[in-house]
Amino acid sequence: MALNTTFKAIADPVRRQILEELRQNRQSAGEIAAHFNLSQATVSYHLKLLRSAGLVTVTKEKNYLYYELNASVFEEMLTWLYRFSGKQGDDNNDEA
Amino acid sequence: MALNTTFKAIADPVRRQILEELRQNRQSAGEIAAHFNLSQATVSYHLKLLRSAGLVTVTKEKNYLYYELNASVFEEMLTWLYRFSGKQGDDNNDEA
DNA sequence: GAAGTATTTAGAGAATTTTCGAAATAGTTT
DNA sequence: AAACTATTTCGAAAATTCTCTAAATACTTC
Repeated sequence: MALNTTFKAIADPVRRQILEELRQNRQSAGEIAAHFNLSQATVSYHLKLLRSAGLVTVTKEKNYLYYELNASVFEEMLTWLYRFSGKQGDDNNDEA
Repeated sequence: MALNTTFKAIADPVRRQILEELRQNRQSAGEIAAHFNLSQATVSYHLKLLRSAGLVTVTKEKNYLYYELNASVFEEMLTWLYRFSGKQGDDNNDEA
């Protein structure tokens, strides 16, 4: 359920690029949008998906919305993937 | 480029379930299809995407095509994700 | 409180993805 | 080689995702 949303969120190249941007430091929606050749509305749409996947969190300051990474959700994906990497990890099969 | 194909491949729940199935043991296309409420053609389509993402390999035997996991490609995804997991991994920024 | 700035939401079109049934391919068995 | 089995490919419909412009929200500053 949650994992599905998360994997879908990360499947889009624009959204992965946004995550890369945020890896450096938190940024406002406008700053993020400035890195792309897309409308502000489109970037906002991508940010919404990242938010609902839990990959980023938002904090309001003045009239800016600052986005930053939320590391813990990445770890869920890592856990899921790790079981396939030949390391013969735990056998939990939930939530494919 | 390759990473994009791989992340897209893993974004679909049917395909993730196929990977789960293959984690137990290799299976023919028909065996895989039997686990789903989908036509053989549809499962074949998903298998093609998994194949072109490099997540599975195929070997022919009699007139069966056996699919099995290819662990190494999972590791590429793990590497990409790991950098976001708070562990402050390497700084390589290629191929978002 | 009016004007301005930052951002999201709404509505709609374009593009991509998923699905199916039918036909094609390829190998096997008799 | 004819009939059978396993699987893929084709063509098209349905569903989902991505994008845009325009309008709405919400906060700040003058």
